[in-house]
Amino acid sequence: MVKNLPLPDLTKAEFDILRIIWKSGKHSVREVHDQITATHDWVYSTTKTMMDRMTRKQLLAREKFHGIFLYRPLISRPKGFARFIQFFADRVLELDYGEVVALFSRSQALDPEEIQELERLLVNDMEEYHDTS
Amino acid sequence: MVKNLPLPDLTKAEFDILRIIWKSGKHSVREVHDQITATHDWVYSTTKTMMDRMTRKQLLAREKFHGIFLYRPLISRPKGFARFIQFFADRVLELDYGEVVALFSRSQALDPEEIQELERLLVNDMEEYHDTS
DNA sequence: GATCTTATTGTTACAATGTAACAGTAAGAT
DNA sequence: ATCTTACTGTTACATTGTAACAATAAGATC
Repeated sequence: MVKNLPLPDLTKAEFDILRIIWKSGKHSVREVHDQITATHDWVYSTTKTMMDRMTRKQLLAREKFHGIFLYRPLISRPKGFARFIQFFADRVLELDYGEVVALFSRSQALDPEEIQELERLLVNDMEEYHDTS
Repeated sequence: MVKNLPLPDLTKAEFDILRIIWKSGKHSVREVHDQITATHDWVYSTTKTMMDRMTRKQLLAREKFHGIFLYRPLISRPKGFARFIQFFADRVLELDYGEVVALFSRSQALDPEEIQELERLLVNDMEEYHDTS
């Protein structure tokens, strides 16, 4: 287990699927699959298996809708980002979290409210988790 | 396979081991292990297995030295960083590589020459790989 | 120098993740 | 009623993360 990473982390594949689903609420496996082929050479059943496992892990919830299943995210975008980037911030950039948040302010990835939420998750929560004495 | 990532990528565990070895040339498994416990709750044999596999994958080379094996990195730090961060730059930050390199200029993670090398790897090579028409 | 201890090396295993095949089922088209 | 096509469920296999355990080497001890 990796130390110093309070939030359980997301894998790249999980993050990529979530990125698609975050864009607009609910998606079928087919819809996710058609978009994920832009970044992954997966066959349909791969996307399916991933989304099944993510449902088991409570990253997604699914509900039947006119005969097919639609999936929605169970974690917010800022939380997903926080879970995904903490390793990167810690070990790659070796920047403090405040600077990482500042970086996101300059990128298009998150809107201002999401950045605030990211800041709350990363900067506040983590600083209290780490040794701050 | 993930598309648009020309360099084969490193896993977190591989990156963490390399980070330690990059700090000073050659290390025994024991030396890496004693340092990696700062970030991973691994037992010795876990570190050992990782380093074995990395040797098979040509990320490390080992040579016997006074009875024990010492390992040295087969990829440079900037190259390792490039391989590790490309996913992050593409999908998380959604910044162009130039801005990512700029970010590293502000962090302590790489020295100026390494940053130049990173720029060469990430910005030049990748831009020619991507659709630049 | 034979044995005991301790560190290093080699081998094997098992769970989670990445990747996919294939079989069953439902629903519209013929 | 059957054919096709899409969706769902189940199973499998490679790689990675994590570790146990056996074999061997090298000093320390008697």
